[in-house]
Amino acid sequence: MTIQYIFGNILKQIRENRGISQEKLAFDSSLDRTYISMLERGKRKPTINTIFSICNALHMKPSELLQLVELEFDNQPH
Amino acid sequence: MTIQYIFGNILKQIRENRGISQEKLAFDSSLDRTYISMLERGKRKPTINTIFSICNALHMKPSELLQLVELEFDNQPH
DNA sequence: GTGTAGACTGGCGTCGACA
DNA sequence: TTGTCGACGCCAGTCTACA
Repeated sequence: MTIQYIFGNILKQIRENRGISQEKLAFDSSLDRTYISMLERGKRKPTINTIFSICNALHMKPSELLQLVELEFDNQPH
Repeated sequence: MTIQYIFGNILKQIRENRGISQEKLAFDSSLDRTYISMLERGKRKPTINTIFSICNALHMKPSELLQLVELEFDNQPH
């Protein structure tokens, strides 16, 4: 269970809760749709700038998003 | 005033408050010393994994670090 | 202890296309 | 609407070395 996998799951969850498409999220965050797809499937590790862009598009704070990630990450068996 | 520049300043601040060297931080976070140097000077944008590694070495939560960054970022004139 | 330089590998992030 | 593929440019991150 890697960090980017957890990040992707949470991102997908939040996006679907917002009821918006990958396409719209990509447009609002000035990123590529295929890249959003890869992120949600844990295939890519976003940089801090990418995290800020996505959070800006989702109207949430980067710290809030990372808190969700770290909560699930610390909850992993290891 | 870019995100990575603010991130670097805060990282340097925290590290110096801890009283540890770039060398020790690099070792504890399994990163290269020259890369820590570049990060602190805003020359590089860390990935989410790198952020987690550094925060782990600093005994702080990634969300806490990002909160400091976003507070200063939102405080910028634009 | 830190900044910087150069060279390098791998991966971030883009783009067009098709199922 | 999303996943994936291939190709691509550029930068994340490493390493050696020197001031």
